[in-house]
Amino acid sequence: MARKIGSHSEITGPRIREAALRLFARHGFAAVSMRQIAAEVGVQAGTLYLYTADKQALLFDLMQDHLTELLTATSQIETGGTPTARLIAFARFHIGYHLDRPDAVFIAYMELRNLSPENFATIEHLRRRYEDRLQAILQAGSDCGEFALPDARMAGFALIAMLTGVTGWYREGGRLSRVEVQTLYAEMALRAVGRRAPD
Amino acid sequence: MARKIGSHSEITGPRIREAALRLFARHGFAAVSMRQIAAEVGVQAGTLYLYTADKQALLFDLMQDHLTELLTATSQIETGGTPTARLIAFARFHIGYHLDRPDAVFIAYMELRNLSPENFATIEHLRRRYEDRLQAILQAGSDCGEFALPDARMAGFALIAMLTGVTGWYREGGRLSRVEVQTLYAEMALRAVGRRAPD
DNA sequence: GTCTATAGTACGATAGAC
DNA sequence: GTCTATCGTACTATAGAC
Repeated sequence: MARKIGSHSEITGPRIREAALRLFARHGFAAVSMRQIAAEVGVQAGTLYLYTADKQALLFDLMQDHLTELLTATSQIETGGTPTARLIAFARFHIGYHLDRPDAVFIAYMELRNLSPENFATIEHLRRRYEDRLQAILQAGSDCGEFALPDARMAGFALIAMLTGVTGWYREGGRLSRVEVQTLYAEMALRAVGRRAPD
Repeated sequence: MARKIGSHSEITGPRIREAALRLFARHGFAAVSMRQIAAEVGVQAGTLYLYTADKQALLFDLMQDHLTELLTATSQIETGGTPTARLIAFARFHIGYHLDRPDAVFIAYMELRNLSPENFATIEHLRRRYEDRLQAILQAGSDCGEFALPDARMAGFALIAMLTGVTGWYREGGRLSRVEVQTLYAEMALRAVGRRAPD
């Protein structure tokens, strides 16, 4: 990966972010040095500071972009339908989206404590907006009697944790296909909220 | 917290471990320095090495002790009964035990990547033994038709993630009591595996 | 058993050459 | 736009005084 002197700003920026995402996910933000990131990209450490104000900003940007894109993508599946249909769609979307971006998901859930207070507040707000979309589905289902929920808010936390947990064990090419996992988890989610999956 | 020269080996050791547990959970293993731990205890950094070979051993011992105690405690609730009763007991135990030890739980799930390969293998084996106890309950329930499970192994992963997620949002003195949370989660777990909670 | 002091290394970030 | 070089600081771990 020897590199020559020259102008590569259009590709170096994204490459820095990709390397940081991978390294932060693998070893943790605090355990990764700017020198490691630079080595992965093939530039010197000082060069990184042309593309980020400091290490903290690099982490924040990765998390903010991930959550912003997540919210944008979620908007597309948020259209009407019964609470049951919406919950199925949410579960399938959540699993598919998260399995496609294991590193970004891992960082967004694990590196919150390495954010500055201001950055933490921003990220938490974005995450809250995402979780609220599931809460809204559960509340609607509870209100119309389609779901049997003693506590919609708690059920939301439980479902998010259950669905996100897929990223901890699923391996591409394993015993279960992605579609099978999506189907089985959606079914468990429906059962957990007191609604049998329509089949 | 000023301290004088003298002999305190019997209390310094545990205090170091308590401080390390709290700091690792709060800021992450890689982000905490030996100096910080020493300052929290009220000794100098060099003193820590009378009680631990190095920083890595400190982390490993905390995780190993937590999981060993978890397995010991689990053995007590593993006695017979129907799969339904056993799953309820497991869910209630898991939540109660984890809510009592938020720092140890957090570290055991978050700092795996900061373990050396050998230490990682040991810890993973212990965790696997714990998860197998839930898998055994689910498999038994599936075999005798008490649970409707397309895939007992996947359901085990889903339930563990759901139950452990409680530590992420539950606050003592909040809207829901610990017993209420235990009851509601056990109910969701039973529903998720295709068995209605007996009531 | 704890301290002070320090060796040896690595870090984040910056300055200035090319 | 990237490099080399470096400043100032912090780290893990150890040695030896008390």
